[in-house]
Amino acid sequence: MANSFDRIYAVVKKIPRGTVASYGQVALLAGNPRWARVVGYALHANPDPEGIPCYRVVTKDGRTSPAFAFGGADIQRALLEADGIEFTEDGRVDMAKYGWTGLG
DNA sequence: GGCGTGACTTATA
DNA sequence: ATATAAGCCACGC
Repeated sequence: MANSFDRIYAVVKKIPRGTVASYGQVALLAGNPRWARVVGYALHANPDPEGIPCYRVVTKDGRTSPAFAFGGADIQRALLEADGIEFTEDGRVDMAKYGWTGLG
């Protein structure tokens, strides 16, 4: 049972390649702008890492959390770069350029 | 159902 | 810009 989780998973799975979405964005698209924490929890559970690219989900700063190392902080960057996403010297993603608006 | 915690976000100091 | 505080929802005990 995971009404909220299923929503979140569905949204995260819908994130197109080459784009990233913030927790708040996913939460909002999921139907609730307050699910930011739940989104993190849902990704933490990550029951389908092959269908749920948690690495495409970052904070509103386009940054990742210090504990986000689901396999290595560098892993996330590598995966995003593999999608064609560029990183700033701050190690952040250009949300204005790669920030997924959910429009497709 | 209550308590504590969390891969978040916003507001205040 | 860093540090606190509050809010939201879900999970585990």
